[in-house]
Amino acid sequence: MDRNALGILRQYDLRHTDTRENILNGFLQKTTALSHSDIEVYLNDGFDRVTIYRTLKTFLDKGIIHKILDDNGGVKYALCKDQCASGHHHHDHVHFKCSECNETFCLEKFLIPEIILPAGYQRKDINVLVQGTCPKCN
Amino acid sequence: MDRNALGILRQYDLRHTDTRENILNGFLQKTTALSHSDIEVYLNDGFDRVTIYRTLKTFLDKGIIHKILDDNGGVKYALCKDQCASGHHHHDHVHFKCSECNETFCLEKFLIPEIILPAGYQRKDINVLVQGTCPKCN
DNA sequence: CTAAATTTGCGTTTTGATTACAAAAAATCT
DNA sequence: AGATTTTTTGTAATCAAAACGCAAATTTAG
Repeated sequence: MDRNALGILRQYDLRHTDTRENILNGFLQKTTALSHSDIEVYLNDGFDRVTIYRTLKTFLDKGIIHKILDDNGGVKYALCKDQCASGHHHHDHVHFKCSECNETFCLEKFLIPEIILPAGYQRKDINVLVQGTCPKCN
Repeated sequence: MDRNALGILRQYDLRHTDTRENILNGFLQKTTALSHSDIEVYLNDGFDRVTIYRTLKTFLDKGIIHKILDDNGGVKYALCKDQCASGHHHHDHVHFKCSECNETFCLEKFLIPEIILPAGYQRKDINVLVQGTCPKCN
């Protein structure tokens, strides 16, 4: 099962629009996480900023993409695997940001080990960002 | 050894100014991580935004405080323990953000377990944010 | 093709962050 | 203490990022 933009839109019950198709194609092509401005660049100013905001929000809400924290007070996004749906995210994998090339990767195969919390703390979601240098940069 | 603002400033070789003393006292009093705007509120508009930015940057550089990532594309700050110094940070503990009260806590006693990375990835820093509900909110 | 619902684009506004520069304050020295 | 040097601060201006309302355009369904 390879994934394509139209299939994803249909799967998640979203209307088929140019913006959505293009942004999804961006995520499908790039192997790294994308920030809002990465997407703007990718789309070559063909679409409005606001539309991109709204599209990302829609994708987030539906569980098509997930947030990846950034160290300089920003957020990046990457596609979720199929187990994700609205509200139910299962992407407990490690994220890696290279401090040389500033790219962020989803290390899908590398799961977050169990993290023990003090009594009374209810875990809902977890985000792990490792920073360092990626294979290309060292 | 209890810590006070003046002692910290002396320890880190920083001049003693009103802004720094007040901001440090804020960190010492609050048990939660503070954002830039939290600090603005705490200081009751007594100091300029720009000064706060600069003070936080100074503290970060010296290793007095450390960054805590936030899920909505922001950053919060909290005091480092004594092992930290310029460049050498040792705060591999878990951070917890409550989705009810939106407070972020340093769980100093709860260390991040070892995280395995694919070959070629060099780890330098790590940040773990667990989200859920804190003891007060459930 | 038409109508209803959703999505998009634009203008406006708000907020956050950075810079340059002059004024003020802190530490040092006599 | 007073003067000097260095650091820090406040102001104003600039710039970018994000949010909102509304009208126009597009998609889907009938």
